[in-house]
Amino acid sequence: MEPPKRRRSATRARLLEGALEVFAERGFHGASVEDICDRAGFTRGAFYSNFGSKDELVLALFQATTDRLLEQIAALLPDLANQPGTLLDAVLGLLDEAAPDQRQWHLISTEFTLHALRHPEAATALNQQRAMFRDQLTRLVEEITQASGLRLSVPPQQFVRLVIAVHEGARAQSLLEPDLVPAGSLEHTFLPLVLDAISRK
Amino acid sequence: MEPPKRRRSATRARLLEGALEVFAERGFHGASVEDICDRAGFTRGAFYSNFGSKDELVLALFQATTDRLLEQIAALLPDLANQPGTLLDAVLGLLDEAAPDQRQWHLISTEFTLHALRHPEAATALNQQRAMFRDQLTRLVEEITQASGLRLSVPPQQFVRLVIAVHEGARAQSLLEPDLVPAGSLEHTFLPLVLDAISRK
DNA sequence: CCCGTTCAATACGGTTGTGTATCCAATACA
DNA sequence: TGTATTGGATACACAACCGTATTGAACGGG
Repeated sequence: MEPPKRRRSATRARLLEGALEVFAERGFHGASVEDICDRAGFTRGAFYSNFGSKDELVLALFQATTDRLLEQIAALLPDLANQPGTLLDAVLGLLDEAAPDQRQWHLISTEFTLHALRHPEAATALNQQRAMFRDQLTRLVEEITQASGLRLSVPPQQFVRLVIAVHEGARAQSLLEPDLVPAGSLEHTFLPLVLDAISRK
Repeated sequence: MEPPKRRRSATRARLLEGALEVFAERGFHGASVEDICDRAGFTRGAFYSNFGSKDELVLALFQATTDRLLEQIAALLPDLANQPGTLLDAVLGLLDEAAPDQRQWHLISTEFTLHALRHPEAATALNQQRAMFRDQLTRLVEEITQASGLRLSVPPQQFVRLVIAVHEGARAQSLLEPDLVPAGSLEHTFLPLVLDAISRK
């Protein structure tokens, strides 16, 4: 056993992990507090000892996953910036490897997005997170373009927004029709054209 | 009053309309049968006289909105194919004008997509609808390219998939940050580049 | 005008989910 | 080792929602 100093954080973590899975499976409203507790191996007593309500858990889960994601990115950035390959390989690689489970991530991510579209307070939080995410990508783009002596005729922020839009739109199609649209196919066939059109030596 | 032959279809219609609104506001699971009935001005008795369950209503609503959308498109196609402007204006115009309320459409459309990602039966239905939708767009692309003597170096189906991906991804960003990303901005700045790159005279 | 049918309203029972209050075990500390 | 505290389990009260059974009113046909 780990030094059993305070088990509180451990149960919180397990509850959050359980919530992540259950939310992915049944959606935010479709998952009951009991479902989450069952998945985590606790009873509702443990839940209400750690969170005030399901909404509060959702907020905490959003923060936790957000932090995790940004950490992952920070860890991956140096590798991708320096080592091999083209700019698009780096950017798309970052998008792919930032989240381990594409399907689960897409499910809860869109769930959060829908939630944000309905609750302005959640929207500001989500927008902040997405802004930081875009900033990371923008940094990557800027570093690689400078290193390889490229000039973009379009602000990198705009380009990053496009990449994200394509990535998210394409991911939806890939998840709906896995064999008709292999993951990454749309990105890899069309984004090079865009990049080519907006980059000058 | 209209010939009061059978009021059944009228209440069904009002229930469906109410469901559309309430689903957009609170999501599929978040909306109770009573919510829908309240919105439509009925009681649950009317509901269960017309539908067997909420799931059944969802299916019916999906079919109704789907049919409506395809009708709209069929009506708009001739205009866009012949009259003015460029290919992208036609395609993007179709995407924009097919749905009257972009926000509501995006909300319930995403809701359906999530539902489909979790329920394979729903996925096949959704994929069929999306295939028909893409076919319409593909027809439009083919007609305009032929009429203007263009040749695409990429199958039009692929191009249509890209346009849809960009459109959906961009729409999410526009709805989250309306003033940072005006509707249609990403599409109109980047898609011309793609089209230019894949079209030959 | 009367009778049968249709369809929505009302009334009811049962289930599910939430939140709180209480209990009990394990750990920390003296 | 005894005691206090922490944290999760159990028990309970209550509200929301669902689905059905029954009622009653409007309409349609004769």
